[in-house]
Amino acid sequence: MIDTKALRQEQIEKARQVIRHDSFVTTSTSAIPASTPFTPELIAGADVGFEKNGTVTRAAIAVLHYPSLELLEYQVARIDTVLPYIPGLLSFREYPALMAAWQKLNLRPDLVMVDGQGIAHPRRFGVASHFGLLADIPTIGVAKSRLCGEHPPVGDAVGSYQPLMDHAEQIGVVWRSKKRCNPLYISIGHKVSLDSSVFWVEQCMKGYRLPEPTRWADGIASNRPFFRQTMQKNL
DNA sequence: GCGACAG
DNA sequence: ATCTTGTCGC
Repeated sequence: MIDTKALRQEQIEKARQVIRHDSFVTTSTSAIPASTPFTPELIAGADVGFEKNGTVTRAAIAVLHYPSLELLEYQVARIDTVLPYIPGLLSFREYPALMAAWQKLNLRPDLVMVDGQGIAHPRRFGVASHFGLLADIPTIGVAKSRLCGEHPPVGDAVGSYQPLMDHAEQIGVVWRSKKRCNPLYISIGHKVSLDSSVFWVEQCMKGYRLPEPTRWADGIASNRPFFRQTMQKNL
C-alpha cells in the first residue's frame, strides 16, 4: 500500500525549503534583486497527462522566447505511472515525468509555469513547488481549478482578481484571464514572489484562457492538430 | 460523521 | 487526467 502518511510528512518538510520571494539567478552573475527588474529570456510551460489507461505518465515542457512568446523547443517524456491520483499528493505522481522531460531539454529556461498549484496547497507543496525545488528553477503554479483556500467571486472583466485565502494566509491569486472563462489559480511555485507570478502570467497572455507557455505544453502533450502544424512550421 | 478534493 | 459530437451562448 501507499504510505500517504509519510508522503504528507515529506511535503511538510520540503515545503520549508521553498523560496517565496524573487530569486532569479543569471547563468553568470549573482542573485538578482527582488521585484521584477529582471526580465527572463526563456519562459517554459510544463504539463502532465496520462496514456494507456493511466499506466503511462507523459510530461511535456515547452520553451518559449520572451517577449516574442515563440516556441523554441519542446520535449516530451513518458514513464510508467508511479502513483494513482490522490488529492494533495498529485506532485508525487507527476514530478518524476516532469524531471525526465526537464533533463531532455537543451535550452535552460529562466522560469517555468507549471499546470497545477504551487503553495496553494494544504501543506504548501503543490506540484509547481515540488518541481521547482527539485529542479532548482524558478516556478509559478498556474491551476485551472481550486484545491484549497477560499476567495470572493471574481469580477467578470478580464484582469479582475481576488486573493486566495487559507484562513489568514494568502496562498495565491484567482485571476480572470479571459472573459466568460473560469479564472486561473496563480500561486508561488519556487523562487518567484506572488506579485511577480501574476505579472509574468499576464505578460504571457495571448488571448486564450491559459498563458502561452502552459498552453503550448498542453497542446503538445495532447497532440492536437493545430499545435502539430504550428510546431513543424517553426521547429 | 459529512463533504471537498490540483491533475 | 481521460473517454468524446454536437451544440448552446456570446
